[in-house]
Amino acid sequence: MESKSATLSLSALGHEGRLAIFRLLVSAGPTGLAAGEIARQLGMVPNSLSANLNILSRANLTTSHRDGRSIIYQADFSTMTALVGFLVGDCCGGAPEICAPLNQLLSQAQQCAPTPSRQKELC
Amino acid sequence: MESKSATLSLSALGHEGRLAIFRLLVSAGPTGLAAGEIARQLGMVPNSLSANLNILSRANLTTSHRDGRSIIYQADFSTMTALVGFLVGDCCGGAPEICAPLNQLLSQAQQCAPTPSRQKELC
DNA sequence: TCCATAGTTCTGAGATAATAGAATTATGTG
DNA sequence: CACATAATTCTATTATCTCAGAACTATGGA
Repeated sequence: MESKSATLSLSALGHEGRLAIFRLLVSAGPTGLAAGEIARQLGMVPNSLSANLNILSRANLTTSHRDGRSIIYQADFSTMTALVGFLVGDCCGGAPEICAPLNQLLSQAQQCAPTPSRQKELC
Repeated sequence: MESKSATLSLSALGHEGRLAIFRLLVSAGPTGLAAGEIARQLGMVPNSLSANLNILSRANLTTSHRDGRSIIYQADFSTMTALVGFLVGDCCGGAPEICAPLNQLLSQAQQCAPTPSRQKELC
């Protein structure tokens, strides 16, 4: 991940409503949630929610697909992981023995990436 | 960390210049860097840099202290860690066996928190 | 086809943030 | 004290974001 896309993701998350949406999707896991369900749980007006989902999506933080009349949104775990990795990159001024576990953790968390076939077995 | 302060930190980092500053400070480690040194390395005008350092500071992402004519800025590793923890909290819809390593990593990275006495030995 | 449901897009007013020039404060040195 | 250096604060212009009302598109069922 480079600076531009990291900035895009971070500023997308730098908004209370969008952060709440993203965290809700993260906790919902790979199954995701319909837009209406998100609106209900967070008490958001449909058009605001839609605009904010669009911003999260342009920042590659969510994916979506239509299911009948609903549109299902999911957190994009691979972007999330890449973002965290970018943020803490070169942590502690090149003392890898301290932050190595972080990198290891991040590489393991990569398995949470929303590849449909792997999601059910892993998550 | 709650939503409000996480949002503050994320929107502070959602700006290309500030993200560059923060990452430079993260890679500089607990020693930190003088404002002028940051300006030189990133090619920023002093007043813009100052404004952005102020925003990072209000978001608890940096600490600073005066050293002669210079002011030394450091990344606040404890906020960074808390922020990452908040972001990936409840990852994968309650399948802790997948994301447990992440939590472990984050708790280990806590040791990078800028407690001056521990910084030298740990980082 | 007609209607209800689910979401999205359009729009404009108000608020907030970014930028850089100029002036100001604080520190150290001759 | 006078001067240079290091950073910050002030200021005004410009650009961007936010929000909700209203209209629009897409899907499924009677």
